Amino acid sequence: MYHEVAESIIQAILKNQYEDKLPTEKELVEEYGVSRNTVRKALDVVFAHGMLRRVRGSGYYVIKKPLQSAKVLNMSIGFDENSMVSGGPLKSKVVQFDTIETNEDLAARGNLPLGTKVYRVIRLRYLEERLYSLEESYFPRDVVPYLSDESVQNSIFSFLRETYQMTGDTTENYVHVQALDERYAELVGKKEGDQALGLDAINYLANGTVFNFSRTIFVYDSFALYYHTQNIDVKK
Amino acid sequence: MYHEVAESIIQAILKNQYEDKLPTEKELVEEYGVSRNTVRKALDVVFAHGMLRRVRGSGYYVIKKPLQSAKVLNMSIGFDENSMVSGGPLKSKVVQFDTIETNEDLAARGNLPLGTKVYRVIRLRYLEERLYSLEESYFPRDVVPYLSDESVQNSIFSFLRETYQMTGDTTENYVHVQALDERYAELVGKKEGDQALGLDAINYLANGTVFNFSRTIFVYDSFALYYHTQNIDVKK
DNA sequence: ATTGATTTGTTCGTATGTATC
DNA sequence: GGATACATACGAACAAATCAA
Repeated sequence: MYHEVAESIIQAILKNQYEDKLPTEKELVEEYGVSRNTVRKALDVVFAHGMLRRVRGSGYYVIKKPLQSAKVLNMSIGFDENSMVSGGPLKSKVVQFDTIETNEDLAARGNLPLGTKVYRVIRLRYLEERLYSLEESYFPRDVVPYLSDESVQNSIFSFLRETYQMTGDTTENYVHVQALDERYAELVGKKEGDQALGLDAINYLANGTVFNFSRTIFVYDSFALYYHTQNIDVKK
Repeated sequence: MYHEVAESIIQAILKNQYEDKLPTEKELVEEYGVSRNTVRKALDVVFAHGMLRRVRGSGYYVIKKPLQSAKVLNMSIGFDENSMVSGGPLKSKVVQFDTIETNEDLAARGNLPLGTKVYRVIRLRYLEERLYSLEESYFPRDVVPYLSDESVQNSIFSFLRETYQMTGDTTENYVHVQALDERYAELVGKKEGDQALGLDAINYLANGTVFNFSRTIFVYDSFALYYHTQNIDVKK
């Protein structure tokens, strides 16, 4: 239930229904008809999305900054939600779609055994007709038995959710600077050896199995990944 | 109290006291003599550090991966804790230490008004005698009235904590690819125009004021920032 | 394959502490 | 100092997934 409350609060924030300050916990308790614990759990979620500042004795305040630009991708929210970038959904142009076995590099990147059979999907992704990223993603075939052509053209994650009730639980993300090889440079219209922001992600189901891993190369100039951390102060 | 429990569990994990699986919540309740809710809150913290996988009906499992390498910086833990990179504390060589007023660029990067007086500290940072990063950090003087020469040589955050009881609460992080200008290229021994991984961070106190912002340029080859996200599934 | 025990997930109520206003 | 608002902690109950007999 706290999920629904969290989603509702997030939507309210996105619609600018709160100027700057959220209602108090007490008011939210009344509005949603749940206990204070549940409201707080929901606010934890919103907070983790990097959308709130919480001040003891005062209240909750909206952080507006990182949401405005197509050039900033908020990584504090789930991978799935990021398929909706601000500015609309991404369109895909499939470059490659086949099945291969993991070599050493892919096995390491996917935290999988060597020689695992995986779907490979390479796509150029566009935001408002403009090239946004080059995405190379893999799905172990013993976990994902089938991917339709149609899903690969659109949202693979939606397909997995609707077909297999398969939803990601946790993601490990590695951000690095990626030098483009000849093939990728040509695909994104840059020179071989040029460097871009790269994001390697491993997606796990709730039971801990890998159902997807990917490498995304962002080609926008002055593009940034945003995330929000809380400094949990452990020391006395 | 859940902070102490969390810290204790984290230390136990780092010392490899659990093979792969943590004790059950019930056992932790007995071990620490606190309620189950408190144990769960502590486990939330450890989980947010990217150190755990949790499986309903089964238990908590240790994620070992991202911790081993000096080439991976775990951003899921607080900024402060990251001053202790695996491999030991960073040593600093101060390049510049003065007071300036924010220009347009700095004001934006620090989420501050134009013309704010700030301490500026530029340092080369070394891990085991090897250049690790170039860090450019700023402290608004109306928030941080004084920084000692000595603290700038060592840990500024420790100085602020001990002198002013000033501890960071939340951090906004922006990761991007940074082209090196002539000065910085020379400092880190690369060519002008070379690109590196850049991290812009804004640190807030609990009451929401900015006490620090910084830009860190990482110069290790194949260096990566790691972070861990939970895909909170909001849709039905 | 079913059942029952174990283990984590969610929700509620209540009480007390601490920072802000 | 008093009222307000968020932070922490305990106890209890039931749900849902897993695991083992």
